[in-house]
Amino acid sequence: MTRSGRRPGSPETREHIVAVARRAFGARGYDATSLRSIAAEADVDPGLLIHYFGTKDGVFRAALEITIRPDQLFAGLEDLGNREVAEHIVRRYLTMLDRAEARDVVMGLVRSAVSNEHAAGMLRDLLIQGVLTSLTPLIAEPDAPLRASLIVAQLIGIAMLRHVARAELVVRATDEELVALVGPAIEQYLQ
Amino acid sequence: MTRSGRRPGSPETREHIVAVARRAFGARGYDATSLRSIAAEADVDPGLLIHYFGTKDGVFRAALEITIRPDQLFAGLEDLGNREVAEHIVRRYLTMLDRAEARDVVMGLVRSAVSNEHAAGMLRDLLIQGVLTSLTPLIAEPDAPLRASLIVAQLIGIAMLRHVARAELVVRATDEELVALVGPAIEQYLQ
DNA sequence: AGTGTATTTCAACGATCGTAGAGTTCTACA
DNA sequence: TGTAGAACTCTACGATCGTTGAAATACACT
Repeated sequence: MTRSGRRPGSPETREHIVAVARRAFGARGYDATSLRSIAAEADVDPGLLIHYFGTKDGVFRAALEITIRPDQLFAGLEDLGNREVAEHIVRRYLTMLDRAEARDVVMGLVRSAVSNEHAAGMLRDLLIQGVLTSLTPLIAEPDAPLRASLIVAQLIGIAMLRHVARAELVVRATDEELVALVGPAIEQYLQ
Repeated sequence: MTRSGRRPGSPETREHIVAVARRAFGARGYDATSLRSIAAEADVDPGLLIHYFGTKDGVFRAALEITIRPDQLFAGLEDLGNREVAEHIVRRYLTMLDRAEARDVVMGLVRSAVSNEHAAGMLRDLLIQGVLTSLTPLIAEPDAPLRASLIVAQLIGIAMLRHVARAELVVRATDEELVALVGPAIEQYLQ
C-alpha cells in the first residue's frame, strides 16, 4: 500500500496510466474495461484517472489518441503496378497490426464500436477520413470510394478473424502468406 | 403421473422474450444488454428471465440458438464456374443478412465476441465448423481452408462496415452492386 | 521556514447490474 | 370444488461501476 499523498518523482504516472489504459481498451473494449481495473493495473487510485482525464471517455480518448497516421499508411504507392500496390497495402496493414501500440488502438476502436455509438463514430472517421482518402486515389474506376471501402472491409475482417474470433488458420498464417493470398483479391478492387 | 397445475397458458411469453432478447443482443451485444432492459421491453419482470433461462448466459444462448444453417448457406454450388460461385457466395450472404432474425444472430455474436471470450468461441465455431466446412470443398487449391477463411474475413468485414461502423458508401450500396464488386475479389480465392 | 500548488489517496455517493427467494395469481384436473 | 403446480411478480442482497469532494503528501519557490 503506497502512502497517501504525492509519490516522489512521477509525472510519468500519467503516461503510465495512458499506456495501461491503451492495452486494456485494446484487449477488451470500452464497456468491458473499468476505470478501476485500469487503476489497479497501474497501481494507482481510480480517482486519479478522473483527476487527469475528467471522465472515462477522456481516458479512452487519451489512450487512443496517439496515432496511427492512417493518411500515410498507404502513401507513396502511386507509381506501382496494381499487383504491387495491392500487396503493399496488405503488407503495410499487417505490419502496422504487428506493433502492439497500433494494434491496441485499432482493436480498441473496433471492440468499442460494436456497442458504443460514439466509438463507432470514431472508427468511421478513422476509416473514412483517414484510410479512404489515401486509398481512393490509387483506384481508377469511377466508384473508387466504394471499392476502397471494400478493401477496408477485407482488412478489418482479417483483424476480426485474427484477434477477435482467433480463427486458427488466420492466426497461424504468416504475414507474407497472407500477402500472397489476399493481394490478388485486393487487386480486383484496383481495376 | 397425471399432471395438474397451470398448463403453459401463454407459452407465447417465453417466445416473446426470446424475440426481444435477440433483437437487443443483436443491436448492442452481450455486455451492453441488461436483463432488466430486455424485461422492460418485453413488459415482464426480470426475474422471469431467470426463471425461464436460469442465467443471463442462458438467455443469450436461447436468443441466438436458432437459425442460421451455416452448413447450407453455401450448399449446392459445386457445378458452377468460379465467377458464378463467387457471386452466389456474396449474394446468399447478403440476402441472409437482410433478414432481421439472422442479422441479429450474426451481429449479436460479433458484438459479443469482441469483449467476451465465450462468445468469441461461439463465433469461431459458427465460422469454422459451419461456414468453412461448406466453403472449403469449393476450392481446389491445397490451402483451401485458409482461402475459405479469407473469404469469411471479407464477408465479416462487410458486415462490420455496414452495421457497426455504418460506413455510408457500404450502407447505401445495393446488394447487387456489392455482388458485382466483391464477386471478382472472392473469385481470386477460389483458384 | 513558510506557503502555495500539483499529485495522489481515501471514503463514500448513487446508480445499475445479475440473481435469489418468497410470495401471488392463474388454470387444469381430481 | 379443492388443490397442486406452473407462470409470474416483488423485494432485496451483494457486487461493481463512474464519479465526487475532501484530505494528505511532496515539491517549488520565496
